[in-house]
Amino acid sequence: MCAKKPEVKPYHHGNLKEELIENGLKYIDKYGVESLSMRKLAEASGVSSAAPYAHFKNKDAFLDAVQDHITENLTDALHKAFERSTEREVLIELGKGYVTFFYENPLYYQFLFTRRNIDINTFPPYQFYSEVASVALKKMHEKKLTKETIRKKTITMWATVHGLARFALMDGVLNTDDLDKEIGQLLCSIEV
Amino acid sequence: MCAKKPEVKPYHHGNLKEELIENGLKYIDKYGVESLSMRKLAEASGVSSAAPYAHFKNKDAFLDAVQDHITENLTDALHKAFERSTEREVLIELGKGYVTFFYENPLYYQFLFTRRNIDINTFPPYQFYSEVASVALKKMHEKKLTKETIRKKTITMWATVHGLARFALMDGVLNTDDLDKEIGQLLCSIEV
DNA sequence: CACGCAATCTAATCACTGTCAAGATTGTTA
DNA sequence: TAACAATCTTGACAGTGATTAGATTGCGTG
Repeated sequence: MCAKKPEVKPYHHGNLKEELIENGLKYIDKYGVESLSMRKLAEASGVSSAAPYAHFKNKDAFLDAVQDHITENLTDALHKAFERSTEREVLIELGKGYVTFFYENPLYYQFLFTRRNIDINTFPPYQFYSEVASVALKKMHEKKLTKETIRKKTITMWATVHGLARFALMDGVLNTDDLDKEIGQLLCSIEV
Repeated sequence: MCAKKPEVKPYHHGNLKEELIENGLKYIDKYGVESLSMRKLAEASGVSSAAPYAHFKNKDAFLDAVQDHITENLTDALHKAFERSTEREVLIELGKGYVTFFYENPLYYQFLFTRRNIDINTFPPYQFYSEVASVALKKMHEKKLTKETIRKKTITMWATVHGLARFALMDGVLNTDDLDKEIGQLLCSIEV
């Protein structure tokens, strides 16, 4: 009764592309990617089921866009971890940041690493980690490391971090009461 | 011409359940789980599209069965790695076995770890690894390890192995010319 | 200002999917 | 042999990604 706001829906949405991505992020965070459908997202934005295809070639391209956003958030988290850490503990802090990011958004992990294979050379979080690790290792060892050694140490450490992120998502494996402390202790088992 | 084998299709397939699972395994190994459909599998077995539902409650239950088979294969691979290894190098050999298994069947990795969260307590490969690791660590350190230390070392090592398996699937990260050697060297970076 | 183009949207439709219900066929067991 | 349970077919439904043709609109150019 007394509908004051007819709220006549304009023909053009005006911000559809961004809204779709944002809703996609939220949906995946809540329910995972499996049950996500373009039609549901379109309806949620009050738009016809074909409208999204004006902005994305297909569902896959849309998910690519969502993936890019998550990747950005992850990279941001790593940058923040880098900035708040001392020089001596960068690598451990980056590890904590990585694990925590996925612990807080478990479904992102599945989504991010389930889609088409990530290219190491263009995946920003790994690029950033490589750079930081290279610098840190050289300082720690006073530049006495070969390139090959740096490569090996970097890979091993990051593999551990990635594996720990997985374990953090499983019930009863890690002590999540103080995840930061737990990760810190676990990463110390690796000689750098 | 001169069709000698009319090959009258019997009303009952006789081995449908097993054949579906087998074809499912092959399909996932080739194309991944995304494009797998119950109807295609049914057709491949020369059976109507609703027939599989006499054996599986729904697609999810079917994929559970496929997942169980892959898990079994992985567990077998670990057992074999265990048997062919010396006491001193069990942990490294298990790691090699784990990584190699997924390197040879890359799409299994995605499938296995993409579905509903694995329960650490009922996932045979991890159970087996825990037992082996516990025994190995105690021997190495002459029983001077606390339970908590064993837990930490086991988790870290296995996390590294799992992460390395991921890297093995990415182009240009690991040296896959001699993957066994590479994994062996990388795992040595971890103090056990 | 008006014209027209390009971006964006709708409506209608297609092939495909998971899944169910009703009924047909068969193996097995009492 | 009769009856039951397991297995399969047919036919249907709603939901999906995607395409097409055409409607609406914003915006820059003359």
